[in-house]
Amino acid sequence: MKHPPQISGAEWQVMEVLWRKQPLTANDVIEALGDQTDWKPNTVRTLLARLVKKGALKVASEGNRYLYTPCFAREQHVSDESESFLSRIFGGTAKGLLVHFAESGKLTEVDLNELRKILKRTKE
Amino acid sequence: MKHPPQISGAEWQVMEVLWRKQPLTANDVIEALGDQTDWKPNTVRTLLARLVKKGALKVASEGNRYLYTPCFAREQHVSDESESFLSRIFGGTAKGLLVHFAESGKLTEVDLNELRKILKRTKE
DNA sequence: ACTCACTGATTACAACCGTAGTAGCTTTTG
DNA sequence: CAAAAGCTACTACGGTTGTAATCAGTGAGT
Repeated sequence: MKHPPQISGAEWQVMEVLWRKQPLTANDVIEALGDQTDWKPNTVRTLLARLVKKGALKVASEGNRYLYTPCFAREQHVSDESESFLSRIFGGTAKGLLVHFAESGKLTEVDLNELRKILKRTKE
Repeated sequence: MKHPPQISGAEWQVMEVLWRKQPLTANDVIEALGDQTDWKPNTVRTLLARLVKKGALKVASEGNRYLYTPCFAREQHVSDESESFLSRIFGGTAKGLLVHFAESGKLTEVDLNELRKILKRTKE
């Protein structure tokens, strides 16, 4: 499977909208982002265009407007980003990261228990 | 405590060297990075200069050369980066992150047990 | 004293990012 | 049909990043 392209912070927010519901027109995205950001419509359009150019979104024209659809599942991007983050900061192992969160108190025993459940389920 | 400045990928590698041993001269850093990268000496000097400018390193002149020392502990940078990573990708909660890693198999039960220990130790 | 080598400082430059403005085409509307 | 409104495309601009070359000062060797 091909790697998804690198997505910047602002671009990520645009992608989130499209991962929630897809396909959408530029206007749908602009509207959805209106709540969370102060971006001008053009800003969002630029981001959409960049995402298309870098291959994160594909477009299909519907009449006189475009419909945008993600090329990759959110999960694939998450994997990639996590991977690069982990290798950059924690030498590639998830444990370092988790230890960090455990020590910083962002990780509770409740979380741990849930984790255990997930592990079990995943393993079989 | 003040926030450490944002560090880019290449800069991070420079910082790693200085977190391992400090203070060091530019040449020490250049030499240390020689193993891991193909960077020209000037590239490393530029990175050092940028890190000083953005307040991640401080310099003290020793004769005609400079000694570089990190302004912040590695842990502080790690915290900041983790925080921004978490909020960017996982909406700020550690749980999403955990689920991802658990499902991706990057996290084993052995890790879990260690985490549990750490939690216990941290809590008291 | 003069030149050479090494060091830090300045400058370069393309790609990427955040954040838009403007131009040009089309569709709707009076 | 002409004007308005909407949509995409092109352009912009300052900051960051990766990756360095060049310039200028200074200590060291001859």
